[in-house]
Amino acid sequence: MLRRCTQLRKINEGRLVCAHVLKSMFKHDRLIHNTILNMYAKCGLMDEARKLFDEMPVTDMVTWTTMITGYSQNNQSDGAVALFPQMLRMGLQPNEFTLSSLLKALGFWPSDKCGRQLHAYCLKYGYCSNLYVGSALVDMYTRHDRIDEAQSIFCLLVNKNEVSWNALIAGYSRKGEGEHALCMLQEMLRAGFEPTHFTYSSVFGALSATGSLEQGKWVHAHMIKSGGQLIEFVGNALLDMYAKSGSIEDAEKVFYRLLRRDLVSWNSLLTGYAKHGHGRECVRKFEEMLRRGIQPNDITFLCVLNACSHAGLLDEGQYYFRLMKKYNVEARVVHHVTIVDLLGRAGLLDRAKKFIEEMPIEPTAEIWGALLGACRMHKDMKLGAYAAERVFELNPNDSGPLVLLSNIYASAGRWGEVVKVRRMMQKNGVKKEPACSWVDIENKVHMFVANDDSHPHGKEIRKMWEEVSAKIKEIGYVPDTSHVLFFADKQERESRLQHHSEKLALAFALLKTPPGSTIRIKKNIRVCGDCHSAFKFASKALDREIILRDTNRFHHFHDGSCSCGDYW
DNA sequence: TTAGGGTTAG
Repeated sequence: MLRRCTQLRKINEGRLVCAHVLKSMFKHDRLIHNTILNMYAKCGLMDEARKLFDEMPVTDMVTWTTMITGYSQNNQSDGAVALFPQMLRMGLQPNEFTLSSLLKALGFWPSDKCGRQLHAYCLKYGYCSNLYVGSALVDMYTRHDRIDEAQSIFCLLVNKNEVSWNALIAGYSRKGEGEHALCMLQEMLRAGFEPTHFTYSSVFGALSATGSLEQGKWVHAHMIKSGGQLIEFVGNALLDMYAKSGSIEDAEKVFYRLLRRDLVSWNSLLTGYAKHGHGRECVRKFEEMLRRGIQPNDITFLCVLNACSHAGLLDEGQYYFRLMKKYNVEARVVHHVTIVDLLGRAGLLDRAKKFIEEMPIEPTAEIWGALLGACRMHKDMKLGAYAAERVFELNPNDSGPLVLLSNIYASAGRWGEVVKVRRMMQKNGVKKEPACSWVDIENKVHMFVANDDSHPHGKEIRKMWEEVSAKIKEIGYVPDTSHVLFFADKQERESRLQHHSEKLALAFALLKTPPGSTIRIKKNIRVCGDCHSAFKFASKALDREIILRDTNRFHHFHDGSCSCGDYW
């Protein structure tokens, strides 16, 4: 009966059985005690499990293993790790159950030192070939960012199953390595294993990081063919993959086809709308969610506030920020950052500063960074310099504020100040992250770096961009050289501007794709104002839809305008 | 009587 209650997580009935048993002739039975411990652990009641454990007159290896497993499954790694040496001191030998549970806990440990020690123990006592221990080792190493070690343990596993494959694929997914995750899925299929919901949610998660729409569609089609159902975990990952790969339409379709919708489903859709600049749709959907009685969490509010900020919905954003209290959701630093962003983008820089000064939490580098970004947008040098100083005080290693500050000076043509900031960056060893763009052509990813002359098709690409540039200048494009960072004359600044990575990627895509097809480009940093303007004109002059994903959001360029309404 | 793998925000 206790086992039945444990399986069904029926804790109230379990407690009744417990009370009865502990008054009966079995009250000193160790086996019964172990079963009760397991029931408490599975129901998440580790305090009660611990109380019983401390009161038990006699314990055995299973008792300790059950406690370690309980702590591990309830995300209480310290509890699991503390028990292990005590268990050894008692002279109890751990078995494969103990080791796999402890390894799971060690995946969440601050360093990999204990994990490596336990790995050595497993080797010494011959447990590494055990399926459970081996899979747990793979998982532990991937969580400590040691995917090579995980891969070699996985390769040495003679008997593999779906779980061992999933542990490795999830590892690649957490690292954002979509290509590797996909390769492993293909290998898994070749080896004759059937992917599970765990596999699909990991792979979709990995592909959402790389934004590979075609590959994502292939995996989705495979899942449908093999009869996979759209239950929450996998459906939410699929929805998110479509939203992050640039197809909000497919994300919506998945949302409506989900068998059940939980909070993550709603949050993922809202995030998708926010990233694609569908601010009003995001707000409408959020209102629908509230009408349906679904309790929002901090992530929901963050999505909605972001959407309001990006869509310029000033009043709505402030209203929803106040609404958080009504729903008992605490406003964290990130929510405050969004409000600074909201006010700042709307040009209310003084109000944004006042908001920072009056907010109940201590301002962080991110808060001042949001104000600095707004100052960049509205070319407010004085407040921008003040915000940049605050960011730099709080986070001297971040190159972001100095880059933004030098941009502010560059926009105003204050080249002397630009040089000073750049010297400061050199002095502090701060480097700007190099800008890269990627474009998928026929399932192959092509990367472009700003001002890079080494591409094999470099000449053709530049020639193509010159043609595009001439066409868009005819219909009104004027290069905005304020986005060039360094000291140079006008002609050189204009020439540098023409070699931004996203422009090179667009030129290459124009060379390699049929007329009229949609072009999808990804960028590792925020798109610059000049490229944004050039892409708008290009979408009209060339009659092409261009979808650009940058670090913050998607830009859909069509017929001379962008989905962000120039407000990003 | 005891075990290993998955989704959303910044």
